Amino acid sequence: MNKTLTTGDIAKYCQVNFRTVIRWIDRGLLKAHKLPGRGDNRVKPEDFLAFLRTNNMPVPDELAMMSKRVLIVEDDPVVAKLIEKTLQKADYDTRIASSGFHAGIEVNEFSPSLVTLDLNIPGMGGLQVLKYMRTNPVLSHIKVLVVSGLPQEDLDKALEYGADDVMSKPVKPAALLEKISELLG
Amino acid sequence: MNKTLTTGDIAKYCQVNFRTVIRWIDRGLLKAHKLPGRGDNRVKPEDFLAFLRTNNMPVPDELAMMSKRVLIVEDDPVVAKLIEKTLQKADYDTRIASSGFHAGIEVNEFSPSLVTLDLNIPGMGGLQVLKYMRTNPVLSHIKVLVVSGLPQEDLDKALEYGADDVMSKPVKPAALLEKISELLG
DNA sequence: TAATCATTTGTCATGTATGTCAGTTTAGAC
DNA sequence: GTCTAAACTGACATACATGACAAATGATTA
Repeated sequence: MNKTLTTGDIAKYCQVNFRTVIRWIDRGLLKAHKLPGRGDNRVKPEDFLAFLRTNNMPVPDELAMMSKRVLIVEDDPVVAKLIEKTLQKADYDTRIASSGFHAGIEVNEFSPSLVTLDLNIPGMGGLQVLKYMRTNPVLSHIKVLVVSGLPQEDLDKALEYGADDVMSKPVKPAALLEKISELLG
Repeated sequence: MNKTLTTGDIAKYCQVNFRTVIRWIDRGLLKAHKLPGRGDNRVKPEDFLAFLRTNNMPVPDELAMMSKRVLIVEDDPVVAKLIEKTLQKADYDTRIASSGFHAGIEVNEFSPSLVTLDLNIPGMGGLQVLKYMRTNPVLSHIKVLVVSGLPQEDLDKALEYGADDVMSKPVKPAALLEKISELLG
């Protein structure tokens, strides 16, 4: 499913009238762009997925693969690889970002449904990333699991900033998987 | 990508039927010229970009380099606004990013052809942004103009890292515009 | 519980853009 | 020069947008 979606497609997925879909778009609830001729709306799959998630709507099977994407934001390549292996064994689609900037790129390009976030990425940017994700409506539906070696008070701060959950390093694979499936389920 | 585009190319980019593209051309919505034989349409990349922009349609990555968009990566809102005003007067399309993560998002979403980069941004050193942009083939075509108040040795370092040019703060609007048009021209 | 109001969604009819198919032609590659 | 993939056209079917109005939903109050 890499095709852009029409209002009709989305109407079928959501089992509503396509008129309603158009209204969602008009109201800015669902991101779309228009074709020049009649003004047909086209929706990118990732935007549709974001819409479904923000509204707690069921994700159709064709898009389910996209909802098992996890972005690993982690400075240390060893830890990153460890997390990646763990997740891939559990059939997750993963990508690694090693800096705040890289994370920004991947969040957009990869459209993960969950991000594991190290607070220690270069420039003390972990909290910045979290803060931005929580204030940007386009990204606010993405679950954030903070994974950090910092003391408890920093983890608490992360929770204040809007992290969905926190884990302290070193992480145990089983516990990590459990937490992630809990957050995504 | 300096090649003229066929209707098929554009159909793929816009994810519509090529028949529709031909109709856009016939209706004068999209500028094109015809080949003598069968009347094949050829579209110049800049005309296609203009078409996409006037219709608020997403710009494919491959064409991002042709646009007149500038992303201002700058921590200080006063400086950012100053740069933005200067560029907008010169008819550039601009956006501001205030952190490394934010910059990553905007680089993807906005598809700028040039980035003005402050080295002092939070969340990630400007140099790391630069480094990443220069090692990622998808982003390497984007021009980077470093604008910083740091001493000359840091600017030299930025050039080593692959900045297309550097300017020290405070920047004079005229000089900034000249440099940017030089880089994009 | 029932009545009210505000908001959202569904329905219908109409005009129009887009998709599809078949058949033809040519541009580009070898 | 030959061949194939891709572009053009025309006709037709499909699907989308719009506006107006009806129906459903949900919250509030009596």
